[in-house]
Amino acid sequence: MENMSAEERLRAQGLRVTPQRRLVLERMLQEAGRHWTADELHEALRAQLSELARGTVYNILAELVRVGLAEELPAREGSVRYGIRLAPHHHFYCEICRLWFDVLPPGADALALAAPDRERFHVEAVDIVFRGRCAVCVGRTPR
Amino acid sequence: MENMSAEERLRAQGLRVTPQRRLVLERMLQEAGRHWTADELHEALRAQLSELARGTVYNILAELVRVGLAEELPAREGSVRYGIRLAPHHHFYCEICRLWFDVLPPGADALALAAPDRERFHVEAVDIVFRGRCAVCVGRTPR
DNA sequence: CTGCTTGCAAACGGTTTGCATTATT
DNA sequence: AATAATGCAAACCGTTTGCAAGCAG
Repeated sequence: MENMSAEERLRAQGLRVTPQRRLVLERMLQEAGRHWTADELHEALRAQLSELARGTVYNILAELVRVGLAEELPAREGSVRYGIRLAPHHHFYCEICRLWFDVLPPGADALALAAPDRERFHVEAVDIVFRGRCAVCVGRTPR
Repeated sequence: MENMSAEERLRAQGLRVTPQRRLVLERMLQEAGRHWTADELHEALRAQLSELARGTVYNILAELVRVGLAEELPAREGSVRYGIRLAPHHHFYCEICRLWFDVLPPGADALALAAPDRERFHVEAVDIVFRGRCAVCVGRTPR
């Protein structure tokens, strides 16, 4: 489960296995916890597969999100960032260096239950983003 | 505090008071809880001030966010949405009708304290987005 | 074989930028 | 008078789209 290969993950979701898809997913698994823009991934992978179209990376990422293998970060700052989705988690965003980190705050699960106003809202998921400064950037000032 | 005028709010933040800024802020106060794209606001306000440039609305919204009078919604779906920022709150996003709602889940405050890993992360704010179906859309299927 | 995927390049659309003009303080 | 904000239009750039060619199943 944890150690399924890229190929297995694709098949498990009923996706055709192409070299491009395998490559994207493999890299995201290798660097799990890193959050990529489509272009960063494209650049990084062209070294391994010179004929990799930028549009294809966009395509693949959208597909991976659709089937739940990847996630889009819930924030907007120029371009969308994608991360691999292994276990449920939340995010910390450093406002200085603009890096994203996966976190698992204790008590987050409880929150999903303590959801707001069940009459009006049928909650299916909860995204939490903590914002602030990472260890490296504590002490620095914004922008 | 709660009932400050648009003009007072602008001055309180050290912003010059222009007809355009007053208009934008007034409308956002009138319809507090609504979440606008820059274009929606531009369209809605051109009726009152025919000479209102689209770029100016973008400008003003960025400025309002900078000083904390407005907020950008932490999600990406085509164009950015902005809401007035009165009291701290969180959001519910209906994935069917794509409307945003302000919510105040009980227990959310506690979460800010139960923040993750104080060694690595200096948390300054917490954004929570609940996702699911609003009352109107319960029963409908996505897309 | 069939239909999904890819590569390529052009189109798209929300947002930003540059600059002359105008308004606020 | 000094400075900041506006209007306008062009530029920008991340993303999407259309279509012919290529593969996976």
